[in-house]
Amino acid sequence: MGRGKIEIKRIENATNRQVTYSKRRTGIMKKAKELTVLCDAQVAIIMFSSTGKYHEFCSPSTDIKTIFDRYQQAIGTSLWIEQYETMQRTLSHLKEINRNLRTEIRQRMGEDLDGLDFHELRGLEQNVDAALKEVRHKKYHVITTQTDTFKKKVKHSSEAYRHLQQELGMREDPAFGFVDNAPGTWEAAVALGGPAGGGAADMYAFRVVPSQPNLHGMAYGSHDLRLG
Amino acid sequence: MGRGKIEIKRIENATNRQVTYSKRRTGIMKKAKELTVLCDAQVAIIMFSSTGKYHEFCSPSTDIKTIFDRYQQAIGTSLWIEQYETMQRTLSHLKEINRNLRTEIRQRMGEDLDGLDFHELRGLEQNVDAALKEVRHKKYHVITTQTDTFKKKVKHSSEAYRHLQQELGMREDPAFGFVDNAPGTWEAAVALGGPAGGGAADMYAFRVVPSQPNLHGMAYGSHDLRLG
DNA sequence: AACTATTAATAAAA
DNA sequence: TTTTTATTAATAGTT
Repeated sequence: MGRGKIEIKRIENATNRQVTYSKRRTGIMKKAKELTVLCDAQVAIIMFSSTGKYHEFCSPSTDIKTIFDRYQQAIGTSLWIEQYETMQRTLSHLKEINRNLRTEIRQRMGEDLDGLDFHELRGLEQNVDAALKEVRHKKYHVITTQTDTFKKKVKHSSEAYRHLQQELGMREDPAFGFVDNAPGTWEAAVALGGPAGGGAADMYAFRVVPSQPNLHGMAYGSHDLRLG
Repeated sequence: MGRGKIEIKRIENATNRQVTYSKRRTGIMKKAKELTVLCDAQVAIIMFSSTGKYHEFCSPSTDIKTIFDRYQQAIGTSLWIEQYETMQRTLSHLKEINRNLRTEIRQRMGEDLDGLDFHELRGLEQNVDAALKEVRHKKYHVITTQTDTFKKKVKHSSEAYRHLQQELGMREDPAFGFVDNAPGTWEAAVALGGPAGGGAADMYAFRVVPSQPNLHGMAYGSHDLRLG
C-alpha cells in the first residue's frame, strides 16, 4: 500500500527504517484505538524501536498494570512468579541459616545446651576452651602493645622535660611532676602481665560485667521478616 | 476500507462486534509482525475481547517478560517494583545480619580478633569463660545422668540374673560373667567425676579434636545470594 | 512533514 | 466461521 509493494524484511537504510517505524507505529496505535472503541476490547501495546525509544498504547478504560495482571491470570502462571519465588526461597533459606547461627552463638554462650549429647558437648567444650585461650592471648597482645606505646611516649616526654630543665635551668615544676612517676607504674604493669599466665592477664579484667553479649544485628531479630 | 465507511464507535450488534474484533485483531498482529521485521523493533501486545478471551503478540527475538522489564526500566519507576524492592531490602538486611552473626561466631572461636580493642576483648573473654563453665557443667550433668541410668540398668539386670540363678539352681554362666563386674566399673567412674572439678570433667574429653566447628548452615555461605 | 499512487485492510454479504 | 469483493485506509516513495 504505497507507491510500490515492499518485501517484509529489515529495512537496511537507517533513515528509511526510522521513517517507516514512525509511520507504521502510528498506524498500529490508531488500529488499536479503533479496536478498543469498536469492539469494546482492552489492548496494551509496548514497542521499542531499534534505537531504543519506547512507545506504549493502552485502552483508556484501564492501565498497563491491570492488563498485565489479567494476562498473567489468564495464562495461569505469572511471569515474575519464578523470580519472586526464588527470592522467597532465598529469604527462607537465609532465615533458616540465621536461626542456626543464633543457636550456635547461644550454645557458645553456654545456653540452649539441652539438645546436645555428650559427644557434642565435649566438642563444644574443647572448642570454647581453645577460643578462650586465643582471646586471652590476643588481649595480652593488645595490652602489651598499648603499654609499650604509652611507655615510649612517656619516656619521650620525660626526656624532653629533662632537656628543657637542663637547657633552661628551671626547677622542677609541680604541674609536670607526674611525668617522672608514670613510667615506673607502667613498667610494673607490664612486668606482671606475662604471656603465659591466664591469671596475670586477668588482672586487666576489672570485674566489668558486659551489659549485653555482643550479638551483632540481633536487634533485628524482633523484626518480622516475612513478606506479606 | 470495506463496503462502506464506518463510524468509530462501539458496535452494538454482538456478532458483528465479535467478527470485527477477530478480523481487526488479526490485522494488528500482522502489522506488529511487519513492524518487527521491517524496523528491527520489539513489540508486545496483549488484548482482551469484550467476551474475555485474550490474545498476545510478541516479537520473536524476545518475550513479554523481557519487554515489560525493559518498559518498567524505561518509565523509571514501575508497577511491581515496589514489592520487589521491599524483598530486595529484606534480603540485604538478612545478609547483613548473617554476616554479623558469622563474625560473632568467629570471634567466639578466637578468630578475627584484630578489630577488637582491649575493652571488647575483655568482655569477650569473660563471656567465653562463663560459657565454658556452663558447657562443662552441662557435660558433667549429661554424663552423670547417663551413668546413673546405665548403673540402674546394670543393677536391674544383675538382680534379675541372680533371681534366675536362685530359682533355677543354675551355676554361674560364663557368658553372663560381665554382669557382676560392670557395676563396679561404672561406680568408680561416677565417683571420680565430681561436680566442682573442671579437671575431673576433662577426663571424658578423650583428646578427640572436633574435625570441623559446628557451623550450622555455613555450607550455604558459598551460595551467591544476589539476585540477577 | 505533506502528497499521492498504490497496496493492504476490511465491512458487508455470502 | 471463512471467503468474497467492493470500498476505504494505510503507507512507500517522492517532493
